Amino acid sequence: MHPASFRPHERITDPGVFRRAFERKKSASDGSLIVYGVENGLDHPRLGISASKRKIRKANARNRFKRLVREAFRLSKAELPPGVDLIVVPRGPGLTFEQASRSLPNLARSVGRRLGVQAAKLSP
RNA sequence: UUGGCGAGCCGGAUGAUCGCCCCGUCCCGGCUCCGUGGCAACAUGGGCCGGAUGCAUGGCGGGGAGGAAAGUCCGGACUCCAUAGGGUGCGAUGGUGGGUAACGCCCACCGCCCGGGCAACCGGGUAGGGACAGUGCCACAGAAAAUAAACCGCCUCGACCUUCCCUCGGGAAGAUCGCGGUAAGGGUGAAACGGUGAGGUAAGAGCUCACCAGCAGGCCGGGCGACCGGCCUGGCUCGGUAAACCCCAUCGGGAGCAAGACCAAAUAAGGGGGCAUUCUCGGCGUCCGGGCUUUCAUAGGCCGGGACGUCGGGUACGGGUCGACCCGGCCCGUCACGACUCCCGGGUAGGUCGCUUGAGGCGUCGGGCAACCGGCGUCCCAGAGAAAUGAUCAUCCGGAGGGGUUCACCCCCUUCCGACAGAAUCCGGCUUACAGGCUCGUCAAGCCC
RNA sequence: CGGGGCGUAGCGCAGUUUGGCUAGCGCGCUAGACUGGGGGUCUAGAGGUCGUGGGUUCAAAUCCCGCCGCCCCGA
Repeated sequence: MHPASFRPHERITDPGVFRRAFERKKSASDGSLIVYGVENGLDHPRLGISASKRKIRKANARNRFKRLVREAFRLSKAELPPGVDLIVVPRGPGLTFEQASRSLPNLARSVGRRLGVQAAKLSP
């Protein structure tokens, strides 16, 4: 198994999980992303993306946002806190891959600290 | 060669490293069998038995966005519901012929308008049926805005006054008023009831005539047709607006893949309100009382009557349905925990199918001015879920700028840019967005022969 | 997938039905007067591509078509 993959079990599709994450009210953000977090009781992080039509109007731009966030997630998985569900919300359109890959791990670790989860140990 | 316009087409390429979605395959058949998720349907992995055995968060193989996938503006396919027809209404369309499954789309042609040209003609545009079926509207200005009328003006006649002339009877000119005639002239306006010339007249007028413009009717010729060309006749003449109401012709049943089918689960007879019930016929049963007959009397028999129950029919009424209304048809109900209906409340978005082979793509030949059609060959090409086709790098390609030498091209280096935009049942169109490039036609300018 | 509505001055609206009259009303804004000053009142004034592009008409905010933006409803 390649570490930098993105399998279905790492994806959040259940609306209930989204609702729990928003109600937990633990988030971190910067100029391009907002990340909500909630404990999931698993040994790996999971990713959910909520890109609303209000934030990003064009359908293809929404697709692009989600692709870039997924790409950043799988490439930086080793740096992310385990056992946390991450919900990513856009600030607006026009995200670049560079921004996403820089912001996501930082924000995820920040959310992890707020939840009291130990940061991921560097790969054994 | 460059630029403009029109039509058609393409809409980055190759490779490397990570990564995503779907399908097939890694055995086949059977089984109240088992694990995982789920209440279950189901999904996924395994077990056992019989016929030749590694790893399944995997291996191998195949496929994976668009010309607009978009807006959802038309037309169909498909599915369910309805179907008995007629009238009215509603909506859409509107030159002719063709194409098509169909269209409000496309093609060709006709008429009209605009531009160019002496003209023939060329280019562009065009929601283009009917204004003698009817109704309405046409502000301001103007006398008048639509069967015409008559403000100023012009003219005849009459009354009265003034001046002049005079052979004293009158005559001429002018002013005012009145009965009439007239539409030549007048300014306005988007638009003014034909134009020019001659005759004619008190003044005028298509009042008459000639030519021109227009309209109507008839005939001839051409065209499938819209229509075009010509001749004759007529009264002389009739505004615009139907993207105002309207009339005519043609078309249209309703919903939409959350259609719909099967399975699983859940909710079930929840609460409140609305609403109307006629008359009659026949059969059967029970009861009541009457008449006749028999008898001493009852019982019995016959006759017709009433009440109730039940079954069936007619009629009326009420409700539903047939798209909106009417006629008409069909269904249900007739004294009731019923039919129908309204409001509130409650439960459901789980699985499998529908689901992608189609008015299909490509090539080629033939028909047609074209849209398009036909024959033959060949190919199978996303189908999942709030939803997959991406990221990074390199090289190339195209465009723009700067530099290396420069009059310039070529060559080299470097920087930036490569749009609009994401399938959700599927097709045909329309509309809108779009960096750049290619091909053809046409026009203009420059250069060469 | 299907249906409905709105867009007019900085803000909130009328006018659109039946085309022409002047595109109007309130709040706000500017200037002046009253007051010692503020507030308030009065007077005067400015401010409009009528969402946008076409078309019909002599004439369009109004009629017709295309497009843009916003809001709402049903399955």
